[in-house]
Amino acid sequence: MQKIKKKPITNNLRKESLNPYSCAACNNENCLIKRNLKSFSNSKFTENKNTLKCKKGQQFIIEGAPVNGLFFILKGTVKVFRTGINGREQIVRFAKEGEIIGHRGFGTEEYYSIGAIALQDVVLCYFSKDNLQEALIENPKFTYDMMLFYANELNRSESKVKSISQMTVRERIIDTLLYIHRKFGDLNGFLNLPLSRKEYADYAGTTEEQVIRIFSILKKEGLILSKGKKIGIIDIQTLRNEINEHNYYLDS
DNA sequence: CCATTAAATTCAA
DNA sequence: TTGAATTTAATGG
Repeated sequence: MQKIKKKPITNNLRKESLNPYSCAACNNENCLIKRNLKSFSNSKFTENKNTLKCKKGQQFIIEGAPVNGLFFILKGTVKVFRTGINGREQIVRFAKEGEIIGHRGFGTEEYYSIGAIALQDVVLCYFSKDNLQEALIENPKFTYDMMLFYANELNRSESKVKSISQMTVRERIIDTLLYIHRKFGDLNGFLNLPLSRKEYADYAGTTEEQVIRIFSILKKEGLILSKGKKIGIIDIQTLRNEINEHNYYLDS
């Protein structure tokens, strides 16, 4: 069965002079810039951004490249990874609309230690270092929001270290499923982010075969279901319990 | 880890 | 819309 999606494309472009990718036209309410839009005294900051489009599978940050600014996702999803010891890809996080990419290298680091690839067709907003610095210095609310974001990311990254080093493969895979569910939600009973088994593996720190094996066990246990690339969670509570049980020990 | 088969997705006509 | 071509999933050695 094919889904036919009708999209009204050109209904709210009043003037061609209005950039469809401008911050004013954007409706990512979770974007830090959009949320603080009214508190920027001059519009130079947002006018000076660049937008660029990436096709699915295209890499827009390469490891080792110099950092010149910061990316915000206007549309689409992205995976952020780091190349591990034997060339194995370690996915650091998945990011969606409104999120920031490349922030770790901002300010102090000169070169990216991560790479980023578009999981779908993506539109990115790019702010140069200088432009952003000016906005941060003059707008404390914006800076405060950025700080909260950094703190949050740090927290998440610390708990990921814990999970990679102390959880079993099965738990890490369940944890990954719950993370995707938490972040991207589900659509018609399936996780709203199509990922290959290899990508699950790269995030959970295991191999594709392990993921496939665990998935079919979980399927037999009636906890999840899968249809091709699409994964659906049936019994989220049991899955959560399995993780929480362990966190009790880990947290102490 | 690799090879084989089954299944799903993409592509182009 | 269809099926051929390509990619991805699943299983067993």
